[in-house]
Order: sequence, then C-alpha cells, then structure tokens
Amino acid sequence: MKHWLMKSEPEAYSWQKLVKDGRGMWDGVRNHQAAANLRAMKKGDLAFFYHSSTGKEIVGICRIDKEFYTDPTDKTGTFVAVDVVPIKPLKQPVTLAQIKSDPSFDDFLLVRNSRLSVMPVPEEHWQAICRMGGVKA
DNA sequence: GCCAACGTTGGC
DNA sequence: GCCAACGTTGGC
Repeated sequence: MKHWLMKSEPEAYSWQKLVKDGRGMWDGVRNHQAAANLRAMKKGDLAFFYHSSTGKEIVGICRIDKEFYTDPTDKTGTFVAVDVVPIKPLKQPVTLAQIKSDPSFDDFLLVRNSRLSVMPVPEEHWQAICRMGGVKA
C-alpha cells in the first residue's frame, strides 16, 4: 500500500467538510505531476490531508475509495479525480514549520516543491508524521 | 499583500 | 524550438 499527501485550501475544501460529507471527490487538479500521482493511487491507499495557506498543517488521514476517473470539472478531459473517505484526524496537527525544522524531512516534496498539491509520502516520513501527530501509522 | 517558484501561452 | 510575458500557487 502506498501513502500520499493531498493539499487543499481549507476555504475551498476543508478536512471538516470531508468528515461532514463522509466522502469527497478530489477534483480540480490541473498540474500534470499531481495528476500522475492521482493516477498512481490504488483503492485502499492512505493519504494525509494537508491544509495549505491558512492552515499549513497536516490535519487528518483519508483513504482512496475510488481510483482515478476523468475529472468532471475538466472540459478538456485531460485531468483526473479520485474519491476519498476520511479515516481519522491527527490527535495533534503536524505543521509545516515542524516538518521544515526537522532535517530528516529535507528531501520531502512538501518542503522541496511547495507548489505540488498531490505527492507520494515515503514510508519513513509517513511513520514519523504519524508519530508526531499522535496516531498509529 | 508580496513575491518566489513554477507552469503555460504565444510571438518570433 | 526558444523565451518573454503572464497567471497561479502557496509560504512568508
């Protein structure tokens, strides 16, 4: 099973909204690198839910519930969406500042490429962030 | 609110 | 095919 991180501005689509809805369509990705990651997701993979801009912290864990399909919001039919379901919040959100201050995350795409909205999370980083967030990996 | 990083577009 | 101009994202 692979691990991922997906960014959303809480004003646009928040963790709280996903929990309330019980399920969410991850659409609107318009970047090819991010889209390639969406295509690589398998049902059952887990992903961190990251609040960008006003949050700048990882707030929860969700599961990929439906593998990629054509993004209905993309008229050109180029980009794809996936469906996610919320699993659990982190007991303690893990902030970008925390991650940046730890040198073991220097190679993490969240730090390296701040503009990428969907990215893979290496196993060691997944474990470390779960530990920091107070949840079992 | 600013700006750096990055992607895309369009003129040549 | 290059590159300048422009738009967007997201951290600060």
